[in-house]
Amino acid sequence: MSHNEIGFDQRIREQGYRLTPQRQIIMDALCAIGDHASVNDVYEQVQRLSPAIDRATVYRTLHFFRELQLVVASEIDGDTVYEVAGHAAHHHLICSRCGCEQTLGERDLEDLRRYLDQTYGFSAVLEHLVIPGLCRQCREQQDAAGRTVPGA
Amino acid sequence: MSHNEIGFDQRIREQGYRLTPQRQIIMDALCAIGDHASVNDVYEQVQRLSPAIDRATVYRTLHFFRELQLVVASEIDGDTVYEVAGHAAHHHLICSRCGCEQTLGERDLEDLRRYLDQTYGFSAVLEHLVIPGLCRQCREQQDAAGRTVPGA
DNA sequence: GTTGTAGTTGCAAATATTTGCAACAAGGAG
DNA sequence: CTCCTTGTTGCAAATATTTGCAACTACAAC
Repeated sequence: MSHNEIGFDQRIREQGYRLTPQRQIIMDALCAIGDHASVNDVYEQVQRLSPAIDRATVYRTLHFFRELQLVVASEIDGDTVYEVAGHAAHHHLICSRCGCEQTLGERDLEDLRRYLDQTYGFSAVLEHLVIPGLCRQCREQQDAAGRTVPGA
Repeated sequence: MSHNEIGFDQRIREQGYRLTPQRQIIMDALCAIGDHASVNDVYEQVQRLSPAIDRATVYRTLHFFRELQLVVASEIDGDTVYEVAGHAAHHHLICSRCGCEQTLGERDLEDLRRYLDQTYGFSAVLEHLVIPGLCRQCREQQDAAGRTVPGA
């Protein structure tokens, strides 16, 4: 269980919260899904193991995990997705045109972090940024289209 | 009306959509609020002028504006806020501890944009980034607390 | 192992957001 | 100015998300 490695159990108890079966199951579900998971993805996965768990509990638990920074949440194209934190922090470039996704490492934003620190004294927490834009391919296609229709 | 300056009317018609009183009123409301507005802020402002406009219309219109890039939406602390685009693109540093907010200009992210372009061929659209972290003040306080309680 | 306290959960009711659809109306054509 | 076509709207019903609360249970203390 990948989440045990990062001391998920402890971090909950350390703060005076409780480790419940529901929380374990929901964390398992997140790990099983591995990648970006919607609330519904999580709920469905959870249902397989324990059909008694309510949707409300999934929502509450996800918020709870987020608060404890055990998971990160992001908006991708208007939908909220969750992902286990502790996996090395990473970021995404998402193409607004074709929807393709590229993953960035922590290092790619190191300069920005340093800049914000030096300039504003702000200690940025860059956990899981989602940056929209155009991928190389789509950009080329768009440029090409521009050339074909040179009007205006 | 600030939004006429940027040709809000035209940009809607250009794409084959229609300029309706509802859309004008909702855009007015956004301008009147000026800063980050929640769906509910907009709805309330709209109600004053035109009580017949339905909540559903506000939701739909906001999504519509977003699609046309007439407004930008962001998540701040779990809530979605809208803002008229065209105001120069800008970004926010938000302190997770005290909630204070600092505004960045476009230039602050120019390096990042260039980096993503050169390294990944990705043309980032950095319209309205929200970066969480700790502001200078809160960071100092936290550091101070750390010194006072040096245990473990 | 038993007990007590306080964090948690399931359920159901409240809110928030989206969607289907028939009536309506913006704006081009005649 | 009138008539169409088709995008839009209001309404109500469907979904999604949050919240109040009584019952439940993790886990620390004994």
